[in-house]
Amino acid sequence: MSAWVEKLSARGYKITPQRRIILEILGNSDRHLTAEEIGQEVRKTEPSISLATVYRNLNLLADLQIVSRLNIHDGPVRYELHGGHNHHLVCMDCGVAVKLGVCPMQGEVNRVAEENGFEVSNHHFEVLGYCRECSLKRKLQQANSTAEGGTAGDKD
Amino acid sequence: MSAWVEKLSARGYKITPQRRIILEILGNSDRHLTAEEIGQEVRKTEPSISLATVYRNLNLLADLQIVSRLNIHDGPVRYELHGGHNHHLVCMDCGVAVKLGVCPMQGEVNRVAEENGFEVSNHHFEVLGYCRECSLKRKLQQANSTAEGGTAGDKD
DNA sequence: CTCCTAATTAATAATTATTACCATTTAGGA
DNA sequence: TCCTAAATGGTAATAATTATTAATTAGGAG
Ligand SMILES: [Mn+2]
Ligand SMILES: [Mn+2]
Ligand SMILES: [Zn+2]
Ligand SMILES: [Zn+2]
Repeated sequence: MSAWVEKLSARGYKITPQRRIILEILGNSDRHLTAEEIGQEVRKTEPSISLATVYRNLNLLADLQIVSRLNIHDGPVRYELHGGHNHHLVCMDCGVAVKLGVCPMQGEVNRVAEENGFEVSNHHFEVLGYCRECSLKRKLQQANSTAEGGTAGDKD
Repeated sequence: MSAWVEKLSARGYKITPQRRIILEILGNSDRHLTAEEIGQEVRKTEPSISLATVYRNLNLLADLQIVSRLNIHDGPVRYELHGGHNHHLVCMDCGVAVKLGVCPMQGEVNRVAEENGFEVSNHHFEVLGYCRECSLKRKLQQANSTAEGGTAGDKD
């Protein structure tokens, strides 16, 4: 059986259909999905599943390291199957995540931590931007809207 | 005058007392502060300043790279004066941030990005944990509560 | 210095993301 | 087959942030 069945059972958690579905969806996706997206997908199979259940389970599964969280600035948390420890190039538009083979959590960094008596418990490294497709899309859109008047409003 | 006056004026933004106060507070703090914390501090000087104004300005100032955001997982966004580009050891308890002299956004990473036609626009690298003081505090607290029964609930 | 207006503000409503609650159902071991 | 802790669905509640809007103000033109 899949490793996750083990991990759950071993600690007294039950194997429910909703957990199966959630994990299946994550397994079939090559993107990081938001809880909301997972909810929508889930409801295609089993419309009665509550979004609260999705959140509840994503939290549990993350605690057990069965899925992992990705914290995009400018947007809700995204989830994927936990495939070992790694970092990503994340598209801020569509959510695809290209795996990086690199982890910056090494020598230099650990040294500074020790020097400061800092107890490291976690780290994030994410590169944000736009995947090939979305990057292209945006450039076209911008080309479109090149004739607007603008004094000084707020933009990014 | 401070560089930020320049940056704002240059683009037609006004120098308001609330902006002065917000930036002064950030200038006097060695911690990353949340919008809420800044709001409280701000109201000590000028009780009428709205929290919406704090948020509005932090967003503007971040866009102009006058302040920078720090996205702690498990907690609201924190802000500091933008002091060049750098990353931190961030205490998840009290929010102090020890500057790291290292940025992982280099060769290896950029290469992967290029290979994938990925348009990089930003990155995050943060090491989370507990500063010396808070780390100690927690160890004491845990030592205290070492006699609780627990079957299988959810913990982290 | 006085006016004018776009920028900004305070106050508050609205949204978004996530968690808490609770009555009911269910997984899975005895 | 029963029993019970675990889980669920539905929904209310909370936390964080953004939107709206009428009133105020910074700062340049005259
Ligand atoms: Mn890493
Ligand atoms: Mn960097
Ligand atoms: Zn994309
Ligand atoms: Zn601390």
